[in-house]
Amino acid sequence: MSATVDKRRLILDAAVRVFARQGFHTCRVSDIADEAGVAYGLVYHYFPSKETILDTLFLERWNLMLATIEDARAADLAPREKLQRIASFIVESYRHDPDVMKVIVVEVTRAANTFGRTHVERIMQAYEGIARIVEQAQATGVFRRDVDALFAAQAFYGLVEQVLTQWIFSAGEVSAEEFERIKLAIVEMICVGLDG
Amino acid sequence: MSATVDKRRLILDAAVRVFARQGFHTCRVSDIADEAGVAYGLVYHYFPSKETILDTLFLERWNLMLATIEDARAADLAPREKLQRIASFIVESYRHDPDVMKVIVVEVTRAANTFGRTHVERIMQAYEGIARIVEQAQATGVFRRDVDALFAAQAFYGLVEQVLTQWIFSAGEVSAEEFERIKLAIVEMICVGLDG
Amino acid sequence: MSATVDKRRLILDAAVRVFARQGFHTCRVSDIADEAGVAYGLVYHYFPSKETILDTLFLERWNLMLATIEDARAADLAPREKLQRIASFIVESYRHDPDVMKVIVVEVTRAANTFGRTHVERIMQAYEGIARIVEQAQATGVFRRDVDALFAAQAFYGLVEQVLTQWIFSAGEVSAEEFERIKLAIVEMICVGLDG
Amino acid sequence: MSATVDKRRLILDAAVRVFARQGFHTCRVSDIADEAGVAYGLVYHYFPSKETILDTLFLERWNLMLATIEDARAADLAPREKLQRIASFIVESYRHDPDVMKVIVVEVTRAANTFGRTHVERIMQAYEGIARIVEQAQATGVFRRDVDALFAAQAFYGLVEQVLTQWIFSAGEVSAEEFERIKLAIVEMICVGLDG
DNA sequence: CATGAATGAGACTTCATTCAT
DNA sequence: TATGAATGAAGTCTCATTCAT
Repeated sequence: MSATVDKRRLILDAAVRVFARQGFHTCRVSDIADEAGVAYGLVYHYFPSKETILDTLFLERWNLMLATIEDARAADLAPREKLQRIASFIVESYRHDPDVMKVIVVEVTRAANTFGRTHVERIMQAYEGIARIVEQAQATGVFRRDVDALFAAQAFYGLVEQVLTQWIFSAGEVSAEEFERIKLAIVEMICVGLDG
Repeated sequence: MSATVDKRRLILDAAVRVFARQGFHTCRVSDIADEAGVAYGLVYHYFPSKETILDTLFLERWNLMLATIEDARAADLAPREKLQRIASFIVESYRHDPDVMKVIVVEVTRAANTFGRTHVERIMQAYEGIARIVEQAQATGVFRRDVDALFAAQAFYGLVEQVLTQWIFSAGEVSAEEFERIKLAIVEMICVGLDG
Repeated sequence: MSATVDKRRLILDAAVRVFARQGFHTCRVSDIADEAGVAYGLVYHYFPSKETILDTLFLERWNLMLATIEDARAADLAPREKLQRIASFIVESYRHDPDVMKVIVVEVTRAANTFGRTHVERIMQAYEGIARIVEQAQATGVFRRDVDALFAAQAFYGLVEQVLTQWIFSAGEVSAEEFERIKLAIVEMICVGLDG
Repeated sequence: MSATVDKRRLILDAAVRVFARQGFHTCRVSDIADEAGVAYGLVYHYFPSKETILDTLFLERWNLMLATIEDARAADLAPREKLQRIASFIVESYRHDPDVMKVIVVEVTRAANTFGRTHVERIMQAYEGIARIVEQAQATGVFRRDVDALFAAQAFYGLVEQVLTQWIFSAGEVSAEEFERIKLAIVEMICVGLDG
């Protein structure tokens, strides 16, 4: 709450760009410091290790994700609208800051080997939240009952992540229309499927 | 084709286990050699670099995947059966050697920056192959025409990969029934969706 | 001489404990500040460097030692009584504040290369002071004349330091009787030797 | 057992010189490598850490010391001759390779804080060995019985170490006569004392 | 006096790769 | 083929010290 910059934030934001550009394992801590325009040691003043930075980055955003999922679930909306909210949140997250989502998709999943089990659990929480939405929709007869809710949730999340992955790997910019179109297409696909 | 062991194969198989266990970046070449039971100089006799090993591993398997997709596409089958073949192939691949699939999913498919770059094209070929199946099904009116075929292909692949990811990070064994059930569920989900 | 605590003294005392516990090279300035309960910038307000703290600590105590030796030498006492005074002083120093003596013995007296260099002369002054006592005793025929006085002084000091070293590295507490007994034993040993 | 140099030995010998010259904490591993004329990494090929080098150096020599003490104890000699052997061994050790002894006296004792308790124990073994010699001499009435044997051993060892310390700190060379004279003086001092 | 953010040189250690045998 | 000693660049992290407030 001061006029001076929050150096911690500066470092975090720089780290996102660097991780996105070079990858977590391939970048050096000095790259982050350079990108942030701060001295090397300051990174270690705020974070005990390079991994903690990735950690922090992931948690910041994933907690928003979990909150969004919970909000959607609790909202007074049609199941499809609930899924739409989640898909929109993720797509907008990417739209607003592609680097953060790239880092989460590319580096965190990969790091789940080394990362504490904590992250796996937290990731599962997202699936479970979505699964609960599905369950509720099944209970009210809106969704088919012969599908495992957790499986459905993973199908949904997998689909969304694959879309992000596609964007991540394609060099080009994504147009505003594309963003809107895909948001709808995701939910349409998961709800209606390919059959005519 | 001799009585002695094929050391190259030995190294490759050891590498799979090590990459799966420790991750590509986190393991050392000597870990691979140790796992294979050979001197680590020998690794360099067969492979010019650590990365080439991952390279080789990926291509071996991915080419099978591409062949499977092409076979399915060209086969005289209902579109749904074609997708079923592909889903089954991937699930069986995981069932037969989870480590290979783990390495491909975790280290290659998502390695956007360093390694993945090299293989983006080849990975895209899979999506395109699947997309062609969708297109053909749309042409014959079996699948809805208002879905982008490539998007549909990615939805399908994303779903499958998410299932693998789930297995990869869940500690427990997967039962034979589970494998069979999921194979069918994947295709059911992508074709029929959640709506009742 | 104010109501507030003397921060300089606080830091010095904290440094003794930290040096004794972790060693001079192994501890950080912030460890000292933490132990003293002050911000570590304050350490630099009172001392220009980490080394100066050790410096100060050593000199404070060693000057007392030199004064004691000189007092003993000048006193109207039997040579043996003079040595007894010195041995008692050192033993009591340890008894009163083992950490200070530990730091002096471990970090200064034996630090031949880096730190010690600075104080070699002052350390030698102690030996010389003791040597003068021996010389005087030899002049009056109380001590044997066929022993080099400086060698005798070092024998005496080495013996005392070895006793401290023993206490330093033995975990247990030393009893009051032990302190008294050793004080006498030291002088007895140096004066009479092992022969029956 | 080959014509080529033993690099491990080379590194060990270089380390002695570097530790003696710059001190353990003050020198860099690269200094050791440079002194040995080998590549940086080779040091880590043979030793897991810088500390292990010091460790190895200490143990090599200290084990000789322990062997010497045990030999002396078991030998069919007058007690005084036994002590003479030990004093001679230490003095000759210094004479032959002052750096090793400097490192042991200066760095190991100091490191006893950080070093595993193992070294403290091993150091104690030397005192205990000497103490046993004293005990035996007391049993046969050659040495006075009113002195604690372990205390006597420490007095003896402290005296010897102090002599080394003196040499270590004094810049000048020590003459052959000096070495011989001191060897005898040490034992004379410990056996006969200062009283006439 | 007091704080602790900021700096950056430098330490240890790792490890992919080469190469002599 | 096979070995593992040898190389050295590069990375992470530490921490004494400075300085703005």
